[in-house]
Amino acid sequence: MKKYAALLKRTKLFSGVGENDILSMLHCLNTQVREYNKGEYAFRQGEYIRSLMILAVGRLHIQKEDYWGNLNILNEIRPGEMFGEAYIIPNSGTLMNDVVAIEESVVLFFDIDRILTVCSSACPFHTQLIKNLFYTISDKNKSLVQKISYMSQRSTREKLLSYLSDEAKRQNSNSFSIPFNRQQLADFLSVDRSAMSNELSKLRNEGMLDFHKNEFTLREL
Amino acid sequence: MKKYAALLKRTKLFSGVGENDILSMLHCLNTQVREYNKGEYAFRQGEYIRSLMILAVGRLHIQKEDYWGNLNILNEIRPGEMFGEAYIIPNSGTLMNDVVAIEESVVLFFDIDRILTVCSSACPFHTQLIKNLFYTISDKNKSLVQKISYMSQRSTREKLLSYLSDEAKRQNSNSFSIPFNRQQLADFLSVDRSAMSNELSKLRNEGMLDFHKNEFTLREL
DNA sequence: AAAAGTCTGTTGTATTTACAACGAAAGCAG
DNA sequence: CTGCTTTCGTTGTAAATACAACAGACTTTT
Repeated sequence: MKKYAALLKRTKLFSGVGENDILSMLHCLNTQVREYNKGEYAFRQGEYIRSLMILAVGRLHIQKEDYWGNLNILNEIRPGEMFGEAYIIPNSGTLMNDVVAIEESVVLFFDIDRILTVCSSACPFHTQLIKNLFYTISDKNKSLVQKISYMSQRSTREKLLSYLSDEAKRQNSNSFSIPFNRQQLADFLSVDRSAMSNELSKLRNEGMLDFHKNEFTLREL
Repeated sequence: MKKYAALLKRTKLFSGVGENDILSMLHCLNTQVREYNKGEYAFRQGEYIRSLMILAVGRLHIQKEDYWGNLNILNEIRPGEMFGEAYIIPNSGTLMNDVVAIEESVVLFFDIDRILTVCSSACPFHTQLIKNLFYTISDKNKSLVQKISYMSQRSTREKLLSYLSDEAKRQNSNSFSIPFNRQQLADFLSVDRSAMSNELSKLRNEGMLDFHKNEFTLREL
């Protein structure tokens, strides 16, 4: 378990907690370790989850098969990332997705009830952990809501403008850089890359914005 | 404050807590009450939020104006609903949206630090509150992720199939009813209603599914 | 420096979607 | 029952998108 303390120290969940304290908390949280071979399913649709998980080593895909058997990859989990935080509500249905190891992987399991129930005196960092958990989920929530606000725009143009508008606000400048290349931006907004490139060119021709690589500038009309 | 206890008892956040205990907790949480006139802004883009809010009376719109001034309504808040839970992360930027009262409204403010920091002994229901908060956000998270998984499908047909597929899974039957009428479903999936109706008819003609009003049945191929 | 590979913008075409309009069916009120 | 309103499916047309293909710019490798 000790070998994971350094990794955990850098995760959002254990942020602000020292390695020694993490070690004692791991015990308090009844932490389990499981390894998965490449291709192995960590969870299947329909299972109940009672833990919060952090991927220590490897890579996982959150994916879904529809009624007619079509596969759809929803998300890729990388080391240090937490997952399962949306599926531990009691009496509220089962996992809707499959979780598959696409590399040999190691997953840490934390008992959710031990996280949320403060043990009377043992863990001075328990309150910190709860705050971290809350902040992490809250932050994810915020990202999801924003993403939906872009995706719910009907046209590629509107999706681009709402995203770029928000980035300008967030970075507090009408000139800013984005953390995506074109393909990643297209995937993020759920549009076709070439159609998006085309639309960006139109917007530039119309004088609404300018860009070089990942640097964008919004113009007044 | 007493007059709000009955309302709060029915909210997700205070679920499982009796009215008398809610009253003592309201004090412990340093609850503030603010009223807004119709049309008044409760919050503006760029502000910092340090509280969790529950709407007691009225109706609010979460909305956004882009760089060029176009208005966009993201969400409508009704009495008993919590909001702001995604915007109270310390040091992580400001509010990206405006919150406007579209009717005369009353909002309750709860100090977020007092919720997350367990007061040594005073509140026996504090742990319950933390769990409720976690479950609420977690549940919202889950809904958001699912919605994104539908919206990220490229065509109306795929959006429909992924949503209906999930509902069949969730209700554990290939026959099920949905909580939307056609317009609401179209809004939820971010597609045009008439195009969606058209696509549903095609799917029925192709023998993939059947429907009468809000009752759907998925067919094997 | 040459070669191989990646990223981006552009174009043409087939497909899909948005929009407006309308009639039938269902639900509701007087 | 009658008239009014809402919901739903259908259709035609204009607009937008997906897809495939390709060329130039830029990177990385050899």
